[in-house]
Amino acid sequence: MTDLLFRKLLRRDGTLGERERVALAQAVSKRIVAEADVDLVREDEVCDRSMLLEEGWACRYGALPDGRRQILSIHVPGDFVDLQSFPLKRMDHTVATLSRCRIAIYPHKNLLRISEELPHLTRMLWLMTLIDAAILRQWLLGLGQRSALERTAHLVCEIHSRLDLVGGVEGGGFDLPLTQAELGEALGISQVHANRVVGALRNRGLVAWRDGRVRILDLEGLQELASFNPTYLALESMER
Amino acid sequence: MTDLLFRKLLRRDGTLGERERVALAQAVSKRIVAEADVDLVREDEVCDRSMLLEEGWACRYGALPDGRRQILSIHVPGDFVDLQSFPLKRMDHTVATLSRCRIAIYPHKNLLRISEELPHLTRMLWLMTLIDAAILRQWLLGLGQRSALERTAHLVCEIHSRLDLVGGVEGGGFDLPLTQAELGEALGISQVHANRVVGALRNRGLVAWRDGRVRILDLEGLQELASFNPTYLALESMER
DNA sequence: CGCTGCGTTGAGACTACTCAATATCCGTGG
DNA sequence: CCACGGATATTGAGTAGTCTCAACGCAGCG
Repeated sequence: MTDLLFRKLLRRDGTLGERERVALAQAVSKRIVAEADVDLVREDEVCDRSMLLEEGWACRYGALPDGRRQILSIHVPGDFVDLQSFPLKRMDHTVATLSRCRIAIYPHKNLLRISEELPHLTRMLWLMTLIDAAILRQWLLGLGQRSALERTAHLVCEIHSRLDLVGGVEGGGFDLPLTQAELGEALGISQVHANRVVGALRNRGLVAWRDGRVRILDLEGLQELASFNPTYLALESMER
Repeated sequence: MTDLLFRKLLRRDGTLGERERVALAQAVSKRIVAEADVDLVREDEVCDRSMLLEEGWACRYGALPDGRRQILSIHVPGDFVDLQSFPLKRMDHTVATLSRCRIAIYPHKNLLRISEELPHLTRMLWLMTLIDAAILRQWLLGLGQRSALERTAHLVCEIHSRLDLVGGVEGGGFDLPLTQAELGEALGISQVHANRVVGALRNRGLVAWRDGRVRILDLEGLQELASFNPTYLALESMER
């Protein structure tokens, strides 16, 4: 489990070697467990460490002064939740847990050493932040151009793909610990509308979604509805 | 003018030296001029070079199979429009010019050399892509939570700030070569609604906006309406 | 001089919102 | 054991924001 990140990187680029594996493993200063619904880092804070999600669910969100919130991304095990704070330092958004999480801490001084000594690994870390950005762009495209129903279908498709990579899909379904209020915050719609949209996906026979568990009944139908094209997840260089 | 990028980086980090300046200058293989409304790189293409915008306006956009388009970012001189293609290679979106542009080409093999030899400069390039991502998050927050009017005001504030950095603001105003149809594609609203929203900003006495030129009449009012907080642009380490 | 592209305006329709009520489930304390 | 409160999901009704369709004005240009 502790090599989750290395295995994820290796899947994209088989030329990473023992040296990189060890450097990553040694860059972890400690591991922590956080309860559900806890802010891990807040907007405007200046960071000296980054966090890798090893178990559980997390998200990032931004907020307006009047309290409106937007979930900006959802994270599954193997994701760096705030790697951007290594070069960028000051947070422009908040990172929070959605469930109980196990998290590995990478102090920036250790990442700095990697960036000085292992350019190839550094580019792979850079790449991780770029995949994040590609996902952001896809969400942006959805919020701007897809209907609420299409967006919801797209989110299900995306989470399904990303989770499948780390073995989080079982029996055509997966846990998704989001309340409908949070789902609304991710999709840019109200809680009430989120409820109706989930109901619509159910009525169309596309998903069964109950008690925080999503079961996909018709993946093709869902992808068709969502115009889902997984290219942006940059899964392509996966050999297996 | 050719040191636009170096000067921009220097503003964030004064420790860059002559070695970095020269490396950046030598990494340019050539400069090109592109006409307005030309696609510079298209979605799904695999790239072996990145482009720095030196003069003019460009944007990135994503599209759905049925033709709906979403402008994902707007670029001003000094911006790398597709630096992410260095580590990521395959484009997940299209880059297009909005006006006639002068562009410097950085072949990836030259960027690779920089990433092998100049870790500090590499982190600064990484940083550039992270600021892009922070801007994306702010757009996402806007599309999800801000009204069309607030989003429009926010876009004006953002472009104003970014342009001001490179000396593109004169007399409290700036050129913004977007048609209202394109503005709608950036804001996730229809062309007709874009027109009405611009009219509303005018009626409130916030901006004068005519013939592709925006004059800001009430910057504070605009920022207040937009809940604009420029932190995300990461301008902070600018000394002057 | 008649395109064509862009901006503007009106009217009616639709999506998603707010407010409000009700239903479930669950944990806690009496 | 049951009553209660809190969190979540569901449903209804009326409203606000935005959309589509359509028409028109204006300017630049071949």
